[in-house]
Amino acid sequence: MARPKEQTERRKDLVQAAMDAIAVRGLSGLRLKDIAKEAGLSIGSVSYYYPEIEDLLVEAHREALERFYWNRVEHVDQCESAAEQIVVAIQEGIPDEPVTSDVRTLYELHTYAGRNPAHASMMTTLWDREVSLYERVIERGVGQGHFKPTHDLRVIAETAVALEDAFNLHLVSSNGAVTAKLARERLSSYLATALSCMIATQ
Amino acid sequence: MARPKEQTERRKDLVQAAMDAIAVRGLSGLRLKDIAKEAGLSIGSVSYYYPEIEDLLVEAHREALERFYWNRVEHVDQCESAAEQIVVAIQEGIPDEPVTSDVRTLYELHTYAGRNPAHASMMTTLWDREVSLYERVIERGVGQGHFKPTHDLRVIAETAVALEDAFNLHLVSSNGAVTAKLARERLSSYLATALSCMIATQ
DNA sequence: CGATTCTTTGAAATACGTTACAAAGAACTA
DNA sequence: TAGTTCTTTGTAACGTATTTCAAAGAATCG
Repeated sequence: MARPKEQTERRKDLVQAAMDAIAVRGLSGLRLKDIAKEAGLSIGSVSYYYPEIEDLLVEAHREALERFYWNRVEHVDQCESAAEQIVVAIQEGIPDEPVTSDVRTLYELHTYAGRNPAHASMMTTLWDREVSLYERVIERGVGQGHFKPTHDLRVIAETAVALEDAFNLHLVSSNGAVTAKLARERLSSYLATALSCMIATQ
Repeated sequence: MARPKEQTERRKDLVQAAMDAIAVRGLSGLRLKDIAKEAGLSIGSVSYYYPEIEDLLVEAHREALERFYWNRVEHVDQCESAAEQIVVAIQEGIPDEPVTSDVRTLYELHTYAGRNPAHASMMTTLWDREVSLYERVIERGVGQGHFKPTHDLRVIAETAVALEDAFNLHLVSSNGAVTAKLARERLSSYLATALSCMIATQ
């Protein structure tokens, strides 16, 4: 026995570096060099841990997905009433800074998913989870008497997630006609109508 | 005077070839070779007409945008009643085959827009036009007595366009939980509620 | 310290993509 | 047909990214 392995640790660093590099350069401009620089390592070290860059991209996708989703769950769960939960869900779903590597990484990889089953499957996973999250909040709100849904819960949840995705896409893509504030207003407005309730916008 | 120039013609071919190549390979995998092959020309010829590939990408984006938009306008304008128009708008907005180079090209370039002002500006243009298209149809429907909007027209139009964009993104990205049919149902369902009317789904 | 194993690096070899360009080919006119 | 201009191609030169790997460095244990 001799020097202990710390590959898990290093791989984590590299995944973060890859996320940052993807967020900054995009998939089309991504180079091993960029990932190495972000991680403060040489190109050789990147190859040592990830001989196949594709594996690193999959990990980066997974990490972005998990972080984005669990961050929302955590914040939502801190609220008692569903009325507050939905406000938080909206706020976290369309953050002010999609510049954040998480969201940018997610959207870079989404388009890529069309040509890559591993990424497509992660996209599906995120969709399912987010729809479930909204469904849970809505169900709770119904139980608490806050919401009076005008449609099937799943339909409302799917529509809400779709709206989030569209607006985040436009924000990440620098559509000059869309701001995070406008996006959250539209989503809030939709949910207020679909749930027959008032939803504060911020 | 001697052999006449036919550069306009050839450039058109190349734009189409670029659209196809982008749709098939994506931006990250795009190579001069692929565009040349699609166009049935050599790499040298591609460079002859477009010394800067970026110019070709801009043209491809513009062409995809124009085609997608005017195709919708044309089909929508063929209907008399706004009730029919909105059904057509939905059908054309979320086509069964986003495989079509137009839509795929658009979504490939959207993410790219975040890092490129020329593409960002085209994205904004498309957004504005599509919102206006929905607004016009809705206004007409109000005039004809078909629609009784529950919100500001612009809000409804923006929400509808956002829903289209999200679902097209998921379709292009092979999200296994989303089909074109489901997407159109969600959009129809939203509009039916927002406009207090019945909307046929297909 | 010496032995062992893991880690990091930089450089060489390799692979791939783009640019530049000379030469051949094609279309047209006189 | 000869002359002119536009078009196409193939290749050589170049630049850049990835892969491979030997060697040096670091951490641990006995």
